[in-house]
Amino acid sequence: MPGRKASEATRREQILKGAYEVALRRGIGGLTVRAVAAQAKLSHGLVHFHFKRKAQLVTALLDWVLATTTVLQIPAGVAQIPRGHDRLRALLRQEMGRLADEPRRFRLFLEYWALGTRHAAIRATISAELYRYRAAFRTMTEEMIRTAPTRYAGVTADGLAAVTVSFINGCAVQAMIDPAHFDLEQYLAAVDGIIGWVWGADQGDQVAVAARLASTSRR
Amino acid sequence: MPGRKASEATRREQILKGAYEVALRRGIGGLTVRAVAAQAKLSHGLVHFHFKRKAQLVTALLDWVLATTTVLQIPAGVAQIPRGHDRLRALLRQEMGRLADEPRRFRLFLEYWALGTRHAAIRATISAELYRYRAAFRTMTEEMIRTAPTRYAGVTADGLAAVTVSFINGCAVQAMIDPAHFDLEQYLAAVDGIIGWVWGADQGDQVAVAARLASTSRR
DNA sequence: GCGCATATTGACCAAGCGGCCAATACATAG
DNA sequence: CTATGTATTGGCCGCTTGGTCAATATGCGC
Repeated sequence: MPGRKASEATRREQILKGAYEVALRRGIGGLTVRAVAAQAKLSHGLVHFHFKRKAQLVTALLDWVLATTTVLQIPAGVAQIPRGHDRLRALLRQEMGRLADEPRRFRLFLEYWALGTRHAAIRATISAELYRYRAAFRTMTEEMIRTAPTRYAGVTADGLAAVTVSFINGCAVQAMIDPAHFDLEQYLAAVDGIIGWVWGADQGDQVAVAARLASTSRR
Repeated sequence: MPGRKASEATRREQILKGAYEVALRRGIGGLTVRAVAAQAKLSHGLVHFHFKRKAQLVTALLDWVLATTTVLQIPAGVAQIPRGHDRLRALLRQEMGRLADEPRRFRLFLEYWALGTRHAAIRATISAELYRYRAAFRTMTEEMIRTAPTRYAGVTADGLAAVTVSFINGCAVQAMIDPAHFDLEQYLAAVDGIIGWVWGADQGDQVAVAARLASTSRR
């Protein structure tokens, strides 16, 4: 029964939601116009009416996923944490937990990431998103460098943010393959161990100097 | 001209090599039996003769890639580094550099990783490989925990190895999307900053205690 | 030189794909 | 109530895909 009309925006949303569910189930490679239409309960012709080409649907889906994903929320409780290191640690926990909780969503994002290697438009979108995500950490990393210049000698805020993001991504990648057996608390404990913020960020520099003195005097 | 025979192993190798090149170029999703046959310069029928189903070819390709990739070489120079922290750092540099140098190979691995979410056999292979890779770091992380038990209180060697691997993977993921602009030295400098091993692993515990005392006495 | 097992080819098939389009149902303006 | 424009449908086309198979070339034991 043709003719049941809906507003342009509504239909696009409906189709994109269907596409999202199909992509979660079968991956981007398994995304077909007909499967999306079936999921959204409408004809495949209509999908082509709203998205002229399949490639348009794929890129629109990426935009939709990014738009409906809270990039990096900094809760009020976290924002009030005084020291940069502690704030960063709280955010690390939040983001790792968030990504580990939605392994399928992260997988979809990774698939787009890999796709970006071959498709310039997707690469641009992904790069921009990565830049935004990094930038969200920059105020924190700037503060860290400012309060411990010796420790972070020669390190830029961007570089430190990049490392932070790589930490989160690397965690999500491992959580993705086996979400059930991923132990966030164990993981965070190990992170705490390997990262030197047990010492406290504001005393970082003094401690670093003291430690190096102690180390040399011992030899 | 049919009939030109070759040994089973040789043909399989030839086909897998072709499959590898196609997968690097088009990704696993773009891998077709016909494209592989064309790349290997033989008929598509023959590919089906040696690999009954396409799925067999895909899994065999993963095995082949893993078999021909040096998982984790520990060079003699690195093995002689006395302190666990320093040795780990040298390995981090090596592995990050290695993965950043072969972004396409790592992308293929990531694609398999994502595929593993839906295919049990591939997931098993990937998980086993991840386990092997983690295990290669374990002797080092064990030593780190042994020499600094306070710092790594409640942390297992496996957990620490997992974090190390996630560091490497997260780095490779970011290097993959834009290999040309990835600055390994900047990245490693930031890693040095965020990780506390500037203090030295063997004095880690004493420093940690001293720092915590200093931190509390200051308040 | 002669079978015999087998590696190899290319034609063929059914299924599924993206994309196009005429027919049609609907909402709205007049 | 009618005309008009548009959303919607389903059939269709051309193409590619994975997979099968008869035909055939090839190497090898005898």
